[in-house]
Amino acid sequence: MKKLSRKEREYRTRREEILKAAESVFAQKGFHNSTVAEIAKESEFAIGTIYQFFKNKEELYYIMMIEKFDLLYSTLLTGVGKNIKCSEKLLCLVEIVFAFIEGNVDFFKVFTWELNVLNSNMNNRLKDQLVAKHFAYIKLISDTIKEGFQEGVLKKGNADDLSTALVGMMNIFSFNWIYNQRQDSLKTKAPIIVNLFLNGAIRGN
Amino acid sequence: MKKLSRKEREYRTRREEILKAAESVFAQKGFHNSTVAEIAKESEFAIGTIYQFFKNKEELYYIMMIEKFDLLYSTLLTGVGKNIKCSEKLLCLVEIVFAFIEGNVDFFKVFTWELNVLNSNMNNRLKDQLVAKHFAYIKLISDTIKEGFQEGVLKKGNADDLSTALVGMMNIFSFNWIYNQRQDSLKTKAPIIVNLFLNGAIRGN
DNA sequence: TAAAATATTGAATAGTTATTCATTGTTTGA
DNA sequence: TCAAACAATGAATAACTATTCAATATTTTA
Repeated sequence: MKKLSRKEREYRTRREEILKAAESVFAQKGFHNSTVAEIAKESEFAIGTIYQFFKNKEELYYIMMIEKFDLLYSTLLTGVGKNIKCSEKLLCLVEIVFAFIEGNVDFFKVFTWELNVLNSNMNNRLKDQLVAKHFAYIKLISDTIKEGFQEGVLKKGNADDLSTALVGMMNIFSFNWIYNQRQDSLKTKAPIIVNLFLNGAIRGN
Repeated sequence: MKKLSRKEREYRTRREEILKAAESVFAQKGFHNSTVAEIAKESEFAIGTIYQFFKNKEELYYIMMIEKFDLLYSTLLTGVGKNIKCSEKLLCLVEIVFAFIEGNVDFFKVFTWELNVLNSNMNNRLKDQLVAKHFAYIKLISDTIKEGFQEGVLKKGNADDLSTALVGMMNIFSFNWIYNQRQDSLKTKAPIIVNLFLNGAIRGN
Protein backbone atom coordinates (compact mmCIF):
# COMPACT_ATOMS: atom_id res chain seq x y z
CA MET A 1 0.00 0.00 0.00
CA LYS A 2 1.93 3.00 -1.23
CA LYS A 3 1.63 6.37 0.46
CA LEU A 4 -0.91 8.63 -1.14
CA SER A 5 -0.37 12.25 -2.08
CA ARG A 6 -2.42 14.85 -0.29
CA LYS A 7 -4.37 15.31 -3.48
CA GLU A 8 -5.16 11.66 -3.69
CA ARG A 9 -6.18 11.60 -0.04
CA GLU A 10 -8.48 14.57 -0.49
CA TYR A 11 -10.01 12.94 -3.52
CA ARG A 12 -10.74 9.79 -1.53
CA THR A 13 -12.23 11.73 1.33
CA ARG A 14 -14.66 13.48 -0.97
CA ARG A 15 -15.51 10.22 -2.63
CA GLU A 16 -16.27 8.69 0.76
CA GLU A 17 -18.50 11.63 1.62
CA ILE A 18 -20.54 11.02 -1.49
CA LEU A 19 -20.77 7.29 -0.82
CA LYS A 20 -21.93 7.93 2.71
CA ALA A 21 -24.59 10.34 1.52
CA ALA A 22 -25.71 7.90 -1.12
CA GLU A 23 -26.03 5.13 1.43
CA SER A 24 -28.18 7.28 3.63
CA VAL A 25 -30.44 8.52 0.85
CA PHE A 26 -30.83 5.10 -0.76
CA ALA A 27 -31.63 3.66 2.65
CA GLN A 28 -34.42 6.14 3.15
CA LYS A 29 -36.03 5.85 -0.26
CA GLY A 30 -34.59 2.97 -2.20
CA PHE A 31 -32.83 3.31 -5.52
CA HIS A 32 -35.65 4.46 -7.73
CA ASN A 33 -37.15 7.04 -5.42
CA SER A 34 -33.81 8.65 -4.64
CA THR A 35 -32.66 11.49 -6.85
CA VAL A 36 -29.12 12.45 -7.63
CA ALA A 37 -30.09 15.93 -6.49
CA GLU A 38 -30.85 14.58 -3.01
CA ILE A 39 -27.55 12.78 -2.82
CA ALA A 40 -25.83 15.97 -3.91
CA LYS A 41 -27.60 17.95 -1.25
CA GLU A 42 -26.90 15.39 1.47
CA SER A 43 -23.22 15.30 0.56
CA GLU A 44 -23.07 19.09 0.18
CA PHE A 45 -21.69 18.88 -3.32
CA ALA A 46 -23.29 20.07 -6.53
CA ILE A 47 -25.01 17.61 -8.82
CA GLY A 48 -22.28 17.92 -11.40
CA THR A 49 -19.61 17.06 -8.87
CA ILE A 50 -21.21 13.70 -8.20
CA TYR A 51 -20.59 12.92 -11.85
CA GLN A 52 -16.90 13.72 -11.48
CA PHE A 53 -16.64 10.82 -9.08
CA PHE A 54 -19.12 8.32 -10.48
CA LYS A 55 -20.20 7.67 -14.04
CA ASN A 56 -23.85 7.66 -13.12
CA LYS A 57 -26.40 6.93 -10.44
CA GLU A 58 -26.27 3.21 -11.02
CA GLU A 59 -22.50 3.01 -10.66
CA LEU A 60 -22.72 5.01 -7.47
CA TYR A 61 -25.22 2.52 -6.13
CA TYR A 62 -23.18 -0.53 -7.02
CA ILE A 63 -19.91 0.80 -5.74
CA MET A 64 -21.50 1.76 -2.44
CA MET A 65 -22.88 -1.75 -2.06
CA ILE A 66 -19.67 -3.46 -3.10
CA GLU A 67 -17.49 -1.49 -0.73
CA LYS A 68 -19.79 -2.20 2.20
CA PHE A 69 -19.83 -5.84 1.35
CA ASP A 70 -16.06 -5.90 1.23
CA LEU A 71 -15.99 -4.41 4.67
CA LEU A 72 -18.35 -7.03 6.06
CA TYR A 73 -16.33 -9.76 4.47
CA SER A 74 -13.00 -8.61 5.83
CA THR A 75 -14.55 -8.07 9.24
CA LEU A 76 -15.64 -11.68 9.17
CA LEU A 77 -12.28 -12.97 8.00
CA THR A 78 -10.37 -11.25 10.74
CA GLY A 79 -13.02 -11.69 13.39
CA VAL A 80 -13.90 -15.37 13.24
CA GLY A 81 -11.49 -17.24 15.47
CA LYS A 82 -9.29 -19.72 13.69
CA ASN A 83 -8.78 -22.53 16.14
CA ILE A 84 -12.11 -22.93 17.82
CA LYS A 85 -14.62 -25.66 17.25
CA CYS A 86 -17.37 -25.50 14.69
CA SER A 87 -20.29 -24.63 16.91
CA GLU A 88 -18.42 -21.74 18.52
CA LYS A 89 -17.28 -20.60 15.13
CA LEU A 90 -20.83 -20.48 13.85
CA LEU A 91 -21.99 -18.48 16.81
CA CYS A 92 -19.08 -16.12 16.38
CA LEU A 93 -19.92 -15.72 12.72
CA VAL A 94 -23.57 -14.93 13.31
CA GLU A 95 -22.63 -12.47 16.03
CA ILE A 96 -20.23 -10.62 13.79
CA VAL A 97 -22.77 -10.32 11.02
CA PHE A 98 -25.39 -9.07 13.43
CA ALA A 99 -23.00 -6.57 14.97
CA PHE A 100 -22.15 -5.35 11.50
CA ILE A 101 -25.80 -4.90 10.65
CA GLU A 102 -26.40 -3.03 13.89
CA GLY A 103 -23.58 -0.71 12.99
CA ASN A 104 -24.65 -0.30 9.38
CA VAL A 105 -28.40 -0.13 9.48
CA ASP A 106 -28.52 2.13 6.47
CA PHE A 107 -26.62 -0.32 4.38
CA PHE A 108 -28.83 -3.21 5.26
CA LYS A 109 -31.89 -1.08 4.66
CA VAL A 110 -30.73 -0.45 1.15
CA PHE A 111 -30.53 -4.19 0.71
CA THR A 112 -34.04 -4.77 1.89
CA TRP A 113 -35.67 -1.51 1.07
CA GLU A 114 -37.05 -2.44 -2.25
CA LEU A 115 -39.31 -4.96 -0.59
CA ASN A 116 -41.35 -1.96 0.36
CA VAL A 117 -41.19 -0.84 -3.25
CA LEU A 118 -43.70 1.92 -2.72
CA ASN A 119 -43.75 4.50 -0.01
CA SER A 120 -46.47 6.86 -1.08
CA ASN A 121 -49.14 7.68 1.43
CA MET A 122 -51.81 7.47 -1.15
CA ASN A 123 -52.25 3.76 -0.99
CA ASN A 124 -51.43 3.27 2.63
CA ARG A 125 -54.66 1.42 3.16
CA LEU A 126 -53.73 -1.12 0.54
CA LYS A 127 -50.25 -1.40 1.89
CA ASP A 128 -51.57 -2.08 5.38
CA GLN A 129 -53.82 -4.72 3.93
CA LEU A 130 -50.86 -6.42 2.34
CA VAL A 131 -48.87 -6.32 5.55
CA ALA A 132 -51.84 -7.76 7.43
CA LYS A 133 -52.00 -10.68 5.02
CA HIS A 134 -48.37 -11.35 5.64
CA PHE A 135 -48.82 -11.41 9.40
CA ALA A 136 -51.75 -13.78 9.08
CA TYR A 137 -49.45 -16.09 7.21
CA ILE A 138 -46.78 -15.96 9.90
CA LYS A 139 -49.43 -16.49 12.57
CA LEU A 140 -50.59 -19.67 10.88
CA ILE A 141 -47.10 -21.05 11.31
CA SER A 142 -46.58 -19.90 14.87
CA ASP A 143 -49.94 -21.40 15.83
CA THR A 144 -48.80 -24.73 14.47
CA ILE A 145 -45.66 -24.43 16.54
CA LYS A 146 -47.65 -23.61 19.66
CA GLU A 147 -49.58 -26.79 19.11
CA GLY A 148 -46.24 -28.55 19.08
CA PHE A 149 -45.50 -27.12 22.53
CA GLN A 150 -48.85 -28.37 23.75
CA GLU A 151 -48.35 -31.79 22.25
CA GLY A 152 -45.06 -31.88 24.07
CA VAL A 153 -43.22 -32.57 20.86
CA LEU A 154 -41.31 -29.30 20.77
CA LYS A 155 -39.07 -27.77 23.39
CA LYS A 156 -40.88 -24.84 24.98
CA GLY A 157 -39.56 -21.68 23.45
CA ASN A 158 -40.55 -18.52 21.70
CA ALA A 159 -43.02 -19.53 18.99
CA ASP A 160 -42.43 -16.27 17.13
CA ASP A 161 -38.70 -16.84 16.92
CA LEU A 162 -39.24 -20.36 15.70
CA SER A 163 -41.78 -19.42 13.05
CA THR A 164 -39.61 -16.53 11.94
CA ALA A 165 -36.68 -18.90 11.52
CA LEU A 166 -38.76 -21.34 9.55
CA VAL A 167 -40.09 -18.64 7.25
CA GLY A 168 -36.56 -17.34 6.75
CA MET A 169 -35.44 -20.75 5.59
CA MET A 170 -38.41 -21.13 3.29
CA ASN A 171 -37.85 -17.72 1.76
CA ILE A 172 -34.21 -18.22 0.99
CA PHE A 173 -34.71 -21.64 -0.58
CA SER A 174 -37.51 -20.25 -2.72
CA PHE A 175 -35.35 -17.34 -3.71
CA ASN A 176 -32.44 -19.53 -4.69
CA TRP A 177 -34.66 -21.89 -6.58
CA ILE A 178 -36.17 -19.06 -8.58
CA TYR A 179 -32.92 -17.37 -9.46
CA ASN A 180 -30.93 -20.52 -10.14
CA GLN A 181 -31.56 -23.21 -12.66
CA ARG A 182 -34.87 -24.40 -11.26
CA GLN A 183 -34.29 -28.03 -12.21
CA ASP A 184 -35.33 -30.21 -9.27
CA SER A 185 -38.65 -29.36 -7.77
CA LEU A 186 -38.45 -26.92 -4.93
CA LYS A 187 -40.43 -29.44 -2.93
CA THR A 188 -37.40 -31.69 -2.58
CA LYS A 189 -36.11 -29.07 -0.15
CA ALA A 190 -39.16 -29.25 2.12
CA PRO A 191 -38.08 -32.31 4.14
CA ILE A 192 -34.55 -30.96 4.40
CA ILE A 193 -35.82 -27.77 5.97
CA VAL A 194 -38.29 -29.41 8.28
CA ASN A 195 -35.75 -31.98 9.35
CA LEU A 196 -33.18 -29.31 10.14
CA PHE A 197 -35.83 -27.33 11.95
CA LEU A 198 -36.88 -30.26 14.10
CA ASN A 199 -33.65 -32.15 14.66
CA GLY A 200 -30.86 -29.67 14.09
CA ALA A 201 -27.58 -30.28 12.39
CA ILE A 202 -25.71 -31.93 15.21
CA ARG A 203 -24.79 -35.57 14.89
CA GLY A 204 -26.77 -37.92 17.04
CA ASN A 205 -30.10 -36.06 16.93
CA MET B 1 -72.02 -15.40 -2.84
CA LYS B 2 -74.76 -14.09 -5.08
CA LYS B 3 -74.91 -15.01 -8.74
CA LEU B 4 -73.27 -12.45 -10.95
CA SER B 5 -74.76 -10.95 -14.05
CA ARG B 6 -73.07 -11.60 -17.36
CA LYS B 7 -71.88 -8.05 -17.33
CA GLU B 8 -70.36 -8.42 -13.92
CA ARG B 9 -68.70 -11.66 -14.94
CA GLU B 10 -67.25 -10.09 -18.06
CA TYR B 11 -65.96 -7.21 -16.03
CA ARG B 12 -64.21 -9.59 -13.66
CA THR B 13 -62.70 -11.57 -16.49
CA ARG B 14 -61.17 -8.46 -18.00
CA ARG B 15 -59.93 -7.35 -14.62
CA GLU B 16 -58.25 -10.73 -14.16
CA GLU B 17 -56.63 -10.43 -17.56
CA ILE B 18 -55.10 -7.13 -16.55
CA LEU B 19 -53.93 -8.49 -13.21
CA LYS B 20 -52.31 -11.46 -14.92
CA ALA B 21 -50.52 -9.20 -17.38
CA ALA B 22 -49.39 -6.94 -14.57
CA GLU B 23 -48.01 -9.87 -12.63
CA SER B 24 -46.01 -11.03 -15.61
CA VAL B 25 -44.64 -7.60 -16.48
CA PHE B 26 -43.79 -6.69 -12.89
CA ALA B 27 -42.07 -10.07 -12.50
CA GLN B 28 -39.87 -9.37 -15.48
CA LYS B 29 -38.90 -5.83 -14.65
CA GLY B 30 -39.97 -4.89 -11.15
CA PHE B 31 -42.36 -2.09 -10.35
CA HIS B 32 -40.32 0.90 -11.38
CA ASN B 33 -39.03 -0.42 -14.67
CA SER B 34 -42.43 -1.60 -15.81
CA THR B 35 -44.57 0.84 -17.77
CA VAL B 36 -48.33 0.96 -17.88
CA ALA B 37 -47.96 0.83 -21.65
CA GLU B 38 -46.30 -2.57 -21.36
CA ILE B 39 -49.02 -3.90 -19.12
CA ALA B 40 -51.58 -2.58 -21.57
CA LYS B 41 -49.84 -4.30 -24.45
CA GLU B 42 -49.45 -7.57 -22.56
CA SER B 43 -53.12 -7.56 -21.60
CA GLU B 44 -54.18 -6.45 -25.10
CA PHE B 45 -56.09 -3.48 -23.79
CA ALA B 46 -55.40 0.18 -24.41
CA ILE B 47 -53.62 2.22 -21.79
CA GLY B 48 -56.77 4.12 -20.96
CA THR B 49 -58.69 0.93 -20.31
CA ILE B 50 -56.30 -0.05 -17.54
CA TYR B 51 -57.37 3.12 -15.77
CA GLN B 52 -61.02 2.11 -15.96
CA PHE B 53 -60.18 -0.86 -13.78
CA PHE B 54 -57.50 0.52 -11.48
CA LYS B 55 -56.97 4.00 -10.17
CA ASN B 56 -53.30 3.99 -11.01
CA LYS B 57 -50.21 1.85 -11.43
CA GLU B 58 -49.63 1.60 -7.71
CA GLU B 59 -53.11 0.36 -6.96
CA LEU B 60 -52.76 -2.20 -9.71
CA TYR B 61 -49.58 -3.42 -8.10
CA TYR B 62 -51.01 -3.68 -4.61
CA ILE B 63 -54.21 -5.37 -5.64
CA MET B 64 -52.30 -7.92 -7.67
CA MET B 65 -50.13 -8.73 -4.65
CA ILE B 66 -53.01 -8.83 -2.20
CA GLU B 67 -55.11 -11.16 -4.30
CA LYS B 68 -52.21 -13.56 -4.77
CA PHE B 69 -51.52 -13.53 -1.10
CA ASP B 70 -55.16 -14.31 -0.37
CA LEU B 71 -54.92 -17.27 -2.67
CA LEU B 72 -51.82 -18.62 -0.93
CA TYR B 73 -53.45 -18.17 2.43
CA SER B 74 -56.65 -19.96 1.54
CA THR B 75 -54.67 -22.73 -0.12
CA LEU B 76 -52.85 -23.19 3.15
CA LEU B 77 -55.99 -23.10 5.25
CA THR B 78 -57.73 -25.78 3.24
CA GLY B 79 -54.59 -27.79 2.51
CA VAL B 80 -52.99 -28.26 5.89
CA GLY B 81 -54.52 -31.33 7.51
CA LYS B 82 -56.37 -30.66 10.72
CA ASN B 83 -55.79 -33.72 12.82
CA ILE B 84 -52.22 -34.65 12.22
CA LYS B 85 -49.32 -34.15 14.51
CA CYS B 86 -47.15 -31.06 14.57
CA SER B 87 -44.15 -32.31 12.64
CA GLU B 88 -46.32 -33.62 9.82
CA LYS B 89 -48.26 -30.42 9.80
CA LEU B 90 -45.10 -28.38 9.41
CA LEU B 91 -43.90 -30.49 6.53
CA CYS B 92 -47.31 -30.22 4.92
CA LEU B 93 -47.22 -26.47 5.35
CA VAL B 94 -43.80 -26.05 3.81
CA GLU B 95 -44.77 -28.31 0.93
CA ILE B 96 -47.88 -26.31 0.17
CA VAL B 97 -45.99 -23.03 0.17
CA PHE B 98 -43.33 -24.46 -2.11
CA ALA B 99 -45.92 -25.92 -4.47
CA PHE B 100 -47.60 -22.55 -4.58
CA ILE B 101 -44.35 -20.84 -5.42
CA GLU B 102 -43.61 -23.37 -8.13
CA GLY B 103 -47.02 -22.65 -9.61
CA ASN B 104 -46.71 -18.87 -9.22
CA VAL B 105 -43.14 -18.08 -10.06
CA ASP B 106 -44.07 -14.69 -11.45
CA PHE B 107 -45.71 -13.67 -8.23
CA PHE B 108 -42.76 -14.65 -6.12
CA LYS B 109 -40.43 -12.91 -8.52
CA VAL B 110 -42.34 -9.70 -8.04
CA PHE B 111 -41.85 -10.15 -4.34
CA THR B 112 -38.13 -10.59 -4.62
CA TRP B 113 -37.42 -8.78 -7.83
CA GLU B 114 -36.33 -5.52 -6.39
CA LEU B 115 -33.36 -7.19 -4.77
CA ASN B 116 -31.94 -7.15 -8.26
CA VAL B 117 -32.87 -3.49 -8.39
CA LEU B 118 -31.06 -2.86 -11.61
CA ASN B 119 -31.15 -4.88 -14.75
CA SER B 120 -29.29 -2.75 -17.21
CA ASN B 121 -26.46 -4.34 -19.10
CA MET B 122 -24.31 -1.31 -18.71
CA ASN B 123 -23.09 -2.14 -15.27
CA ASN B 124 -23.13 -5.87 -15.59
CA ARG B 125 -19.51 -6.04 -14.53
CA LEU B 126 -20.29 -4.29 -11.27
CA LYS B 127 -23.33 -6.42 -10.74
CA ASP B 128 -21.29 -9.57 -11.22
CA GLN B 129 -18.78 -8.25 -8.76
CA LEU B 130 -21.50 -7.76 -6.19
CA VAL B 131 -22.87 -11.25 -6.76
CA ALA B 132 -19.36 -12.66 -6.40
CA LYS B 133 -18.96 -10.96 -3.04
CA HIS B 134 -22.18 -12.52 -1.91
CA PHE B 135 -21.07 -15.99 -2.91
CA ALA B 136 -17.80 -15.55 -1.10
CA TYR B 137 -19.79 -14.78 1.99
CA ILE B 138 -21.91 -17.91 1.65
CA LYS B 139 -18.79 -19.96 1.00
CA LEU B 140 -17.26 -18.80 4.23
CA ILE B 141 -20.22 -20.26 6.06
CA SER B 142 -20.37 -23.51 4.13
CA ASP B 143 -16.65 -24.00 4.71
CA THR B 144 -17.23 -23.69 8.42
CA ILE B 145 -19.95 -26.29 8.14
CA LYS B 146 -17.68 -28.63 6.22
CA GLU B 147 -15.21 -28.37 9.04
CA GLY B 148 -18.04 -29.47 11.30
CA PHE B 149 -18.46 -32.59 9.18
CA GLN B 150 -14.76 -33.29 9.46
CA GLU B 151 -14.75 -32.72 13.18
CA GLY B 152 -17.57 -35.22 13.38
CA VAL B 153 -19.72 -32.70 15.18
CA LEU B 154 -22.31 -32.33 12.45
CA LYS B 155 -24.33 -34.98 10.69
CA LYS B 156 -22.98 -35.44 7.19
CA GLY B 157 -25.22 -33.58 4.82
CA ASN B 158 -25.27 -31.02 2.09
CA ALA B 159 -23.16 -28.11 3.33
CA ASP B 160 -24.75 -25.78 0.82
CA ASP B 161 -28.23 -26.53 2.06
CA LEU B 162 -27.16 -26.01 5.63
CA SER B 163 -25.39 -22.72 4.99
CA THR B 164 -28.31 -21.52 2.91
CA ALA B 165 -30.66 -22.29 5.78
CA LEU B 166 -28.46 -20.47 8.25
CA VAL B 167 -28.19 -17.41 6.03
CA GLY B 168 -31.94 -17.45 5.54
CA MET B 169 -32.47 -17.34 9.28
CA MET B 170 -29.95 -14.57 9.73
CA ASN B 171 -31.52 -12.49 6.97
CA ILE B 172 -35.02 -12.68 8.29
CA PHE B 173 -34.04 -11.83 11.85
CA SER B 174 -32.04 -8.86 10.61
CA PHE B 175 -34.93 -7.76 8.47
CA ASN B 176 -37.40 -7.97 11.31
CA TRP B 177 -35.07 -6.20 13.65
CA ILE B 178 -34.64 -3.32 11.23
CA TYR B 179 -38.31 -2.86 10.47
CA ASN B 180 -39.59 -3.35 13.99
CA GLN B 181 -38.79 -1.38 17.06
CA ARG B 182 -35.12 -2.22 17.22
CA GLN B 183 -35.01 -2.27 21.02
CA ASP B 184 -33.02 -5.31 22.12
CA SER B 185 -29.77 -5.80 20.35
CA LEU B 186 -30.02 -7.99 17.32
CA LYS B 187 -27.21 -10.01 18.85
CA THR B 188 -29.55 -11.53 21.43
CA LYS B 189 -30.94 -13.55 18.54
CA ALA B 190 -27.59 -15.06 17.58
CA PRO B 191 -27.60 -17.90 20.15
CA ILE B 192 -31.24 -18.62 19.43
CA ILE B 193 -30.47 -19.14 15.77
CA VAL B 194 -27.32 -21.14 16.31
CA ASN B 195 -28.99 -23.29 18.91
CA LEU B 196 -31.92 -24.03 16.63
CA PHE B 197 -29.51 -24.72 13.81
CA LEU B 198 -27.48 -27.16 15.85
CA ASN B 199 -30.06 -28.83 18.05
CA GLY B 200 -33.39 -28.35 16.35
CA ALA B 201 -36.69 -27.61 17.95
CA ILE B 202 -37.62 -31.09 19.10
CA ARG B 203 -37.74 -31.79 22.78
CA GLY B 204 -34.94 -33.91 24.13
CA ASN B 205 -32.21 -32.60 21.82
C1' DT C 1 -83.64 0.29 -35.68
C1' DA C 2 -81.86 4.31 -33.58
C1' DA C 3 -80.95 6.89 -29.65
C1' DA C 4 -78.86 6.42 -25.17
C1' DA C 5 -75.70 4.30 -22.30
C1' DT C 6 -71.51 2.05 -21.74
C1' DA C 7 -66.79 0.89 -22.87
C1' DT C 8 -62.43 1.42 -25.37
C1' DT C 9 -58.92 3.99 -27.44
C1' DG C 10 -54.26 6.22 -27.73
C1' DA C 11 -52.44 10.89 -28.81
C1' DA C 12 -51.53 14.82 -26.06
C1' DT C 13 -50.31 16.67 -21.52
C1' DA C 14 -47.71 17.46 -17.63
C1' DG C 15 -44.41 16.37 -14.43
C1' DT C 16 -40.14 14.27 -13.22
C1' DT C 17 -35.22 13.67 -13.20
C1' DA C 18 -30.61 11.74 -15.02
C1' DT C 19 -27.04 13.76 -17.33
C1' DT C 20 -24.37 17.39 -19.71
C1' DC C 21 -21.39 21.27 -20.25
C1' DA C 22 -20.38 26.18 -20.45
C1' DT C 23 -19.24 29.00 -16.72
C1' DT C 24 -17.17 30.14 -12.45
C1' DG C 25 -14.04 29.26 -8.73
C1' DT C 26 -9.68 27.34 -6.78
C1' DT C 27 -5.06 25.53 -6.66
C1' DT C 28 -0.52 24.91 -8.42
C1' DG C 29 4.03 25.91 -10.06
C1' DA C 30 7.23 29.02 -12.25
C1' DT D 1 2.19 37.41 -9.27
C1' DC D 2 -0.10 35.20 -12.93
C1' DA D 3 -1.48 31.90 -16.26
C1' DA D 4 -2.25 27.13 -16.84
C1' DA D 5 -4.37 23.19 -14.81
C1' DC D 6 -7.73 21.38 -12.02
C1' DA D 7 -12.31 21.20 -9.72
C1' DA D 8 -16.99 22.50 -8.63
C1' DT D 9 -21.26 24.40 -10.12
C1' DG D 10 -26.26 24.14 -11.32
C1' DA D 11 -29.25 25.84 -15.15
C1' DA D 12 -30.54 23.81 -19.38
C1' DT D 13 -31.35 19.64 -22.07
C1' DA D 14 -33.30 15.49 -23.31
C1' DA D 15 -35.45 11.76 -22.30
C1' DC D 16 -39.13 9.12 -20.18
C1' DT D 17 -43.74 7.82 -18.75
C1' DA D 18 -48.08 8.18 -15.63
C1' DT D 19 -52.33 9.94 -16.36
C1' DT D 20 -56.13 12.34 -18.80
C1' DC D 21 -59.87 12.97 -21.92
C1' DA D 22 -62.05 13.96 -26.35
C1' DA D 23 -63.07 10.98 -29.93
C1' DT D 24 -64.56 6.44 -31.47
C1' DA D 25 -66.68 1.98 -31.01
C1' DT D 26 -69.81 -1.21 -29.01
C1' DT D 27 -73.78 -2.68 -26.46
C1' DT D 28 -78.19 -1.97 -24.53
C1' DT D 29 -82.81 -0.53 -24.48
C1' DA D 30 -87.18 0.95 -25.98
